[in-house]
Amino acid sequence: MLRISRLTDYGTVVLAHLAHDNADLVSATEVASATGIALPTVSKLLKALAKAKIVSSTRGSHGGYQLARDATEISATDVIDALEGPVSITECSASDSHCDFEDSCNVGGAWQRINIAIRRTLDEISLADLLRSNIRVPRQKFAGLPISVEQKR
Amino acid sequence: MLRISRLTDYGTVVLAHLAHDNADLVSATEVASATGIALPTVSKLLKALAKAKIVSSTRGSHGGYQLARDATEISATDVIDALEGPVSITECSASDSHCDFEDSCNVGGAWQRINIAIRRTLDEISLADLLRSNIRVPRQKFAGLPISVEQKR
DNA sequence: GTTAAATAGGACTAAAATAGTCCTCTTTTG
DNA sequence: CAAAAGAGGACTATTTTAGTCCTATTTAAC
Repeated sequence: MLRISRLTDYGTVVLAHLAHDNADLVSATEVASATGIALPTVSKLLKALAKAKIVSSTRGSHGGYQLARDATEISATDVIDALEGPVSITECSASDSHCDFEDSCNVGGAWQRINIAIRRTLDEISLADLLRSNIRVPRQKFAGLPISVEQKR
Repeated sequence: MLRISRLTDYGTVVLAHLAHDNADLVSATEVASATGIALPTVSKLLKALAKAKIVSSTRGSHGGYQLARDATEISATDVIDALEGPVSITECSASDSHCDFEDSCNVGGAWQRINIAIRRTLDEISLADLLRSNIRVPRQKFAGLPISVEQKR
């Protein structure tokens, strides 16, 4: 049902904290204690976000992280790409790799088109937009929030 | 990176076959041999699709499956919902369940809004649309096609 | 009415992906 | 140079997903 991973979910919580403490440098330790997410996990997330240039990092004794740009300039796509990684990008969709197999696939292009449509949607949602819709929900129930919630059962 | 599961992927291949043999009743065995997907898997998929009313089934000796309605009337949302299941719908997003916890969640409503946007996108794509974009890609590489392919690495 | 060919439903196993932790190295400041 | 922080990556455990199989039910043909 097209859900985002729990880490991506946590990632937005972490980013929300950084957005709150705007310009300031915040250490992973501080983020961990503020959010309740385990330090190693926060650390892993921030490293990934830094690698993706979503946050900037400062090393050394008084180091920490801060948003690399304004929250309005960070899209949902940016965050998802950074945290869900391109682990299993298939050969056939990347670059000009040549196809040696004869088996035909009836729906190959389909998911790529869907993908483009979804990315377009996510591109238009910024971190700032996400923060605007603050509501209270239980922490336990928040983790792993699926991307499909309208369905009645 | 928001990918669909391999089964959903196979599901579209199975549906494509049914759409091709239009009005006719096709048995799971036939679909399996035509698509190369293992019979137990095809069977599992068709059962799920039947349960979701995307295909209709006829039991008994000369039974089989057929699309329950025109391919233009089956949306990508229908297919994904049927095959990826609502396994982990969170309590807080479903119905009027009350929230007993005090921990606040800064981004709770966010994913729901994203979800709605994505569903709106998927609602507009029909099975017929998917079949229109026939291209050849290697079977091996097709399975598990991720929904994110634009990223350059 | 019995047999054969289907689907229905669900239990179970194996494989793969994800989450989470930990260790070592580098950088910076006091 | 010691302490506090990030960088990078290896590793383990958990969870999810995929895939198979078994038993029951339905229908048609003989």
